[in-house]
Amino acid sequence: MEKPEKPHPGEARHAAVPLAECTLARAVSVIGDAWVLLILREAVYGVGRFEEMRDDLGIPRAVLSDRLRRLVEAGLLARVAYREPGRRTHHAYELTARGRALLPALAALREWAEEHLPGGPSPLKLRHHCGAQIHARLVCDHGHVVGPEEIETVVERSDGATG
Amino acid sequence: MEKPEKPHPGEARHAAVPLAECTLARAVSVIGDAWVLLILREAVYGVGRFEEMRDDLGIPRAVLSDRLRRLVEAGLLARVAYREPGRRTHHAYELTARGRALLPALAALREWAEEHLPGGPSPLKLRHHCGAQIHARLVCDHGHVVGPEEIETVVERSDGATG
DNA sequence: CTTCCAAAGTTCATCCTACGAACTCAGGCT
DNA sequence: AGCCTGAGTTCGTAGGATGAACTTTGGAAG
Repeated sequence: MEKPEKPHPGEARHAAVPLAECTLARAVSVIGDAWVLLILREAVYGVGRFEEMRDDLGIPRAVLSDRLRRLVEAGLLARVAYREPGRRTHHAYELTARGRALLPALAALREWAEEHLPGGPSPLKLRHHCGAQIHARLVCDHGHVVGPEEIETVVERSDGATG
Repeated sequence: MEKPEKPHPGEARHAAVPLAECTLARAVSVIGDAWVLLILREAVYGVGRFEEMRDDLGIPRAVLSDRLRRLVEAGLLARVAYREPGRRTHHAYELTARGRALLPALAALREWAEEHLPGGPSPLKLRHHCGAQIHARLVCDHGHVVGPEEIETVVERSDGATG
């Protein structure tokens, strides 16, 4: 393995991790759906009511119902009952800790779109409690922010070699 | 703004940003598809050839063909010709800078699945050139790593109020 | 030069899911 | 009791996914 740097285009840099062992594939099985991501967007906004999500997204009722059920089953959303005085009991879908833990991924997607897709910036910002703006970044164990070009993927094989 | 902290469940924290202006929605229009994310996984691995992707993912040819075309049109992948000695010309799909810029989002999804979904850790790691491991994190403008709980979403309205 | 082969698609019939409209159901108000 | 509204379910239809079979292309082998 003298020069693994520039393999032929199309030549894999290392053996593929089978889908069953791939964490990204597991994530995709939950969030690999356009509506799911948009529903999570609503939940991040604090929009938790069925009809309100429907109004915002224009999603068919049956699909929204199905996705909400899946997201509750997967533990990303919780269906909570509440009641405003003088109104009937309602249910709302709220992010659980597991769902909220997706914020870094959603933030990274937002930033990617803002920088790399046509269209203006979003009026929505993520803000820390201290007032500072938040960004999704890759950081190395030494605490440095690194760019996507400075990174390589390695498979840690059981025999200790690094592929 | 005395106590915006705990609105009723289901009461939106601020007006929804219309989908047309939402950067996440724009991202979703490109990557809001399970196969697309898995294809990008392959590309990150360096797997760029049609049949190899097909073998890894078990994706139908027609779908793979369609998604690759879209990803090339969207500028995330480039179709490059190459040739190994003694073999015919081939084409491979390689990440462009725009595609590679999705690494933070993909890394964040991986880490989320690793921490919050059942199943073991992935053998795949992201490594900096210096050898240190890479993580996707939210950082504030002051350089601190912050958790998802410490964050709120704000809409910067044109009149300067912060919703 | 002809034949053979493999990679990378395309085409096709079938199936599943998304879609939008209409319908249902329940709780609380009047 | 009757009505209203939010939150679904049901339904027929249309569009996209699927897997198998077919086509194309460029080079290698004979």
